[in-house]
Amino acid sequence: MCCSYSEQQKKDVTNFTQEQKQLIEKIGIYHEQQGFPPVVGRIMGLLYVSDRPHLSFEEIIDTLNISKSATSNALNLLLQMRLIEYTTFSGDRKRYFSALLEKWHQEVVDKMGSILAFSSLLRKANELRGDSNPGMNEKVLERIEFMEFLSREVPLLLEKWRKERKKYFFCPL
Amino acid sequence: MCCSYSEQQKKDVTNFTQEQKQLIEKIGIYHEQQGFPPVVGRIMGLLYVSDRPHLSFEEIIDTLNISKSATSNALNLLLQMRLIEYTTFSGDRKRYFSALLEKWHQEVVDKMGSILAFSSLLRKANELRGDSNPGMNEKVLERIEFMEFLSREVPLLLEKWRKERKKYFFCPL
DNA sequence: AATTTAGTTCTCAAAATTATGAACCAAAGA
DNA sequence: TCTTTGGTTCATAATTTTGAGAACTAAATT
Repeated sequence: MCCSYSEQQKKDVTNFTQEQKQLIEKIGIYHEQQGFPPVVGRIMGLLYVSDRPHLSFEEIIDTLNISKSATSNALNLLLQMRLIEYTTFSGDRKRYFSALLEKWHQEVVDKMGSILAFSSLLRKANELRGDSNPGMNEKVLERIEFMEFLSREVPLLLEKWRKERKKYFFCPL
Repeated sequence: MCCSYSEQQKKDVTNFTQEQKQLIEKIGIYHEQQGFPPVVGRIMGLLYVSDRPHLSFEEIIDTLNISKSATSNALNLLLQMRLIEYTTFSGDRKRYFSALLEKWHQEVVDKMGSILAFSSLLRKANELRGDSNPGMNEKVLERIEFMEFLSREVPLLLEKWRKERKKYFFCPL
């Protein structure tokens, strides 16, 4: 096999402007703040900033100057978290990675799930406290109810969003 | 000064049931997952599970078996993040800490702020990409717009919540 | 004035995280 | 069959985080 997809398309990937490099780092830092290791964040930054639809393992390594192992682990983590995806091309053994932009909606729903999990811990706390401190129970209950309110309302919000989108894109008469 | 607030009220704080201890740890782990160190999480757990309205520095140390320094740092972090507060009683040098349950609403608004910050990074990415990959720009833009939609809608949701509450608690004619 | 109390700050050790480089492996190509 | 490619896995090094303990401080008590 003489010409892979990347050879056909390669236009020096590693040549980012200073501004683009800074943006990759900023997006990286944002992801670090969300709990990811630096390399993982940088890969997300690269995938968001690159003007290529998808990058190979090799290109990621060369652009970011990171090790194969760190890259392998980071990509597998991101794949597992469904934050990125990859495409393949027949006759080319490489995998081509890109940010999975459609995931965002689900992410919000998941976040609500975790809030709900916490609210059930608070419920348990109230239950175990019994009536030894009714004032506290009442305040905790208000917080529980607010979290549950959010969990009910956010999916509705997603629905609203989907409808607004549909209006614009599917029936633009 | 012979009797501090804590001496008047002390009914063996450290005697939690197995179930309560487990709940403290679970709430601790939840906070760890939100990015806090273990000790910080456990203190939150303790403050949520305790049936006492507020606990002193000493009581926290004795109950959780943690060092003074870790406790001091953790409490100051939590105070600064406005997740806990403290009360004082005249003639008693101690500070009495409790979870700040009212903070939750603001927390949601803050979270939206961070989402908005990320969306402006993505806007920059689109801008720097120019028109070299319109398909990507379009998908990224959809994500940006969704984030901005959320940032607009969530404060409205808070307003809705406040109104529902008022209905129940302030005008229950 | 000396001691106790309620913490804070500093130093350091232990533990956890992160990333590297080398060894490895399976599939493809020569 | 031997080599190359596209990774993965392992051992380890570097860095960061976390928390303990001792020394410290300032106010209150004796």
